[in-house]
Amino acid sequence: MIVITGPTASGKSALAVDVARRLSAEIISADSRQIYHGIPIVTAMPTDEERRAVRHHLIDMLPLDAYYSASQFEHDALDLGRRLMARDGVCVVCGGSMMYVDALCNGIDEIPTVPPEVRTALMTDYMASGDEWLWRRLRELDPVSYGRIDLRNIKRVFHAVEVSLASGRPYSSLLTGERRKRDFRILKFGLSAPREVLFSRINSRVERMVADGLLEEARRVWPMRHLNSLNTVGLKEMFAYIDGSMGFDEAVARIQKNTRVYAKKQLTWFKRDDTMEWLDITEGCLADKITGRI
RNA sequence: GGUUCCAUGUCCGAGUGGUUAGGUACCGGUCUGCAAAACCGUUUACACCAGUUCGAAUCUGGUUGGAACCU
Repeated sequence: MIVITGPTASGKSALAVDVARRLSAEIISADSRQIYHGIPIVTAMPTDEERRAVRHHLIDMLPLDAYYSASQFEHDALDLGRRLMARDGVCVVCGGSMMYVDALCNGIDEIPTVPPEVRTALMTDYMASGDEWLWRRLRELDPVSYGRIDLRNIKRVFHAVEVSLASGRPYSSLLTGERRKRDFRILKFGLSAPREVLFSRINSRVERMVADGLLEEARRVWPMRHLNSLNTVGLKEMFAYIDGSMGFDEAVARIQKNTRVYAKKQLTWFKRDDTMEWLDITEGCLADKITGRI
C-alpha cells in the first residue's frame, strides 16, 4: 500500500495519479471532504480527466448529510485496499486527512457507535445545563478521561461522555492505545515544500477555485450550511459573504489565510509520524522516487 | 504657502505619568469516531531626536512621515 499524504495544495492528487498509472493501480482517497458529493470545487477534487485515467475510490460518493468517521474510513479503506492489492498487488492511498491516514495505517480502537438518540438527548441536556454540567457528568462516568482530556476542548469532553453513556463503560477503558499490525506492507510518503512555496501554491489554488465557480457552489449548498460536511475552509467564508457579513475580497483573503493555517496543522501532525518518508516537491521527479522504493 | 489633526507590535485597536490591554497574523503544540473539526502556548510595540520628571507610549520642543480643510 503506497500512501501519499502531505499538506493541502502540495500536489498529492496529481502525483498519486502519476504513480498509479505507472503501476496500473487504483487510488483510494483519504480525504474527509472529497468523499462527499456536491462540493467538487472547494475540495479540489480530482478532475474528470484524472478520474478517467485512474479509478478513484471513496470519492464523490456520500450525500452531504451522511455521517462518516475515521473509524468507518478505516473499515472501508481496509476492505478496498485488500481487494485491490489481491488483484493488482498494489494500491495507492492519497489524501491529507491526518486522522484518516492514521486510522488506516495504525488502526483505531473499536468503540461502539453512539446511537443518534443518545447523542441528541445529551446535546439537549448540554445546551440546557452548560459546560460545568458536562464536566461533572464526565467525572462521574469516567474519572480517568476527566483527568486526561483538555476540558476546554468541549467536543472531546462531549464525545467521552456520549460514548460512556452509550457503551455503559468508561470511554477510557475502551482505548487500548495499541497500534494495529497490518498484514501488508505500507510505504508512506509525505510531501513537503519550503513554506513560501507552499503558501504561494495555496494562494493561487484559492484564486483558481474562485475562478472555477466557488461562489456558485457555495450558493448551491447554502441551505444545508449547518451540516458538518460543509464546515470547511472555503465554504464557511463564502457563506459569510452570502450572508452579507463579509466583503467578497475579504472572504477570499480569509480562505487563503485559513487554508494556510490548515496546512500548518497538517504539517504539525505529520511531523510526529516517524514512519513517513519526506519528499520535497521542488526536487526531481517524485513518481520515480516512489516507484523506485517498491 | 496656511490651518488643524495623526504617528503604538504583521495588521486592527485601547491606553493622558508608575503592573501584560485585547483581538488577529506569524511561530510552536495537542489529537484514538463529525478532524478542512475542536483546543492550547510563546513571541513581536509605543516614528526619530532632545528636554521636563524619581519615573514618559502618555507632558514640552524640534525632526520626519501621513491625513483633512483653506488658498
